Amino acid sequence: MKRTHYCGQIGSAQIDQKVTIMGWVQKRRDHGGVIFTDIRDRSGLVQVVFNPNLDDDAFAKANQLRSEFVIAIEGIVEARPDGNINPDLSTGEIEIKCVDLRILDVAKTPPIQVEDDLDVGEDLRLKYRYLDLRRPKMQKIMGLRHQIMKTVRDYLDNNNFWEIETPILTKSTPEGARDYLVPSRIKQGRFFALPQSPQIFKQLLMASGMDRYYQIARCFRDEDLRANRQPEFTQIDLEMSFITREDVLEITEGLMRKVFSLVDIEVPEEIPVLTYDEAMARFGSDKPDLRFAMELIDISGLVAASDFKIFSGTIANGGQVKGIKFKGGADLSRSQVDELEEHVKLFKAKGLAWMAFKEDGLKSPVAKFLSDQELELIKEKMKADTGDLLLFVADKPAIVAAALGNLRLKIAKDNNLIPDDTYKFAWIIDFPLLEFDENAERFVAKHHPFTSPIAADIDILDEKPTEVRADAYDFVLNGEELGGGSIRINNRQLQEKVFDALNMSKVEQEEKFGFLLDAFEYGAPPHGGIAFGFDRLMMIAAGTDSIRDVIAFPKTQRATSPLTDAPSEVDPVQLKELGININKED
RNA sequence: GGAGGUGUAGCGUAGCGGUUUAACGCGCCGGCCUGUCAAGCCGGAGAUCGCGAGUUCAAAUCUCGUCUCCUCCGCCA
Repeated sequence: MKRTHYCGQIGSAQIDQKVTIMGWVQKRRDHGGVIFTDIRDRSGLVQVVFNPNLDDDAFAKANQLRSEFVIAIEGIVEARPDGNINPDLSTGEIEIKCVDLRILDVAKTPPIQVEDDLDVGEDLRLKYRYLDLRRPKMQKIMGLRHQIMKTVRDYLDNNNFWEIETPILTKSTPEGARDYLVPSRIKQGRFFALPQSPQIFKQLLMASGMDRYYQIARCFRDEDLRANRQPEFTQIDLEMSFITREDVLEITEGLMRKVFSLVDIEVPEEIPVLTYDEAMARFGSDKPDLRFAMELIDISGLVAASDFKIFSGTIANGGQVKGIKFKGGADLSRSQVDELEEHVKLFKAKGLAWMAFKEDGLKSPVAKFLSDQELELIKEKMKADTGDLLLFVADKPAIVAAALGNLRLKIAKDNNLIPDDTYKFAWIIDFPLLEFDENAERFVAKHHPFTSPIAADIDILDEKPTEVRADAYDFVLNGEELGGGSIRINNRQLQEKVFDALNMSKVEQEEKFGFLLDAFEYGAPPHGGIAFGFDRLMMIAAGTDSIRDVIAFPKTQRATSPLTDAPSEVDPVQLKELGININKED
């Protein structure tokens, strides 16, 4: 028996034809004298009818059929009798009268039913992922994932990019995320690291004259998981020689246009470009969600001389006071406002000052500390009307941004202020090159240590390191960072200078990155690139809020696989070969 | 590392100190049924209430601990 059609492809065009389909039993409806079954494959469902008039054997066998049996059906396509057309099914105009049934494999009753809109715990879905993936919804996502991947490849191929693989077993480097390590058997006591990204290799490929490279690359970071973060994830990674930032942005926008057109999302001709400083000032985030306004307003100038010490004192100590306006939020209950205050405290804010402009006047626990004039100026600056609620945080700029930026998102989500089916793209540029890490007590690279400073800022690298801007750019959609990249350093002197600024010793520079520094001495072209979080792209394309929905075999929040039970203990012989002893804590 | 939520038949839930013999829906098993597609009707099986301590005459229900899964903070160049 050889399959002639996919289930979902059969329609009126095949009427009277003999077809052979293969797939899974979705459902059996036994009417005693006639049995209906829905057969499912990747393409959809089709109804098969078993009738003793047609074939006694097949009819008898059909009694044994159960959900998820794998079967082959040979039959004649017929139009359904009048009144029996099912408009909900793409194949609903026809049915297949079975003349031969073969059971290819039987199935136990599945622990989770294979159907969309089944509310089932995610741990079970992951344990029986092969059943979960049979659901049409999941099949659609995996098909879309393939389509997008193919689109990416086609687009980059058309733009002269070569797909080149880079090592999975590579070298642990400082900076960045925690590495996944792989012990070496040949060199005991030494370890490979799985790549956090192909960053250094793609730069070496530029030094190798490959001109344009891309890879749909698996990356590994041993950090805690989130709804949009997996320890093992996929990037669209690309790099170009002899280009400037504008070239990378242009190529990227073209790529995004192709990809999003697959899901009918329009990428505008002009994508807004915000500097990092502007994004932080207006939205309190370097990945602002531009689908709604509620921008942060700086009222520091209005309250610097105020008698309200929480405001004026903070400003005197180099801090600031900013606020957001929750339109129509004045009638929030006290406990609802308390909840908002709890939220900003998550981001280290000490408190949340508020002013509610109610019908019967201003209500605010801080009003009594402010003069009438100050209150009036604040109201004016914030453009507050009756019914509005103003919320203020006074603190260091970084805390104000984090607190209000996240409060803004929470209010918008909780109150449905974010329009559906709206896609707001943005480029964020001019990131700081360095930021001070309080724990490490040194500067760390905001992007990565191979990012080039903007040419004009190179001179101040020594005196004012925090003011140096990086020639880096992030691609943001709906408050999600989809991709980021930069123009890279391509000469040894500047690269060493940046390593120096990161407090990396010459010895360490040589040990960890000597091969890259060497490469820069043999003629490396100016180059730059970008990497996209493919899974996050998929989340948006598939309209899901969990990264696990777009990965065939994802891991749980504890970075384990319920399906395979990885990570698992290994045979002591394996450990011995690797020269590894396990210290079991108590 | 921290905060919050969660766990009761195969699945989703209800019950939240004692009239419960732990209920309901889906699924499963058997019977009837020749036009169903959320098939229908009749009957049935299936649960040491995550695990471990404790309080109590009595614990699915209260307390503590622990584990799982989820969300978030830290972390993620």
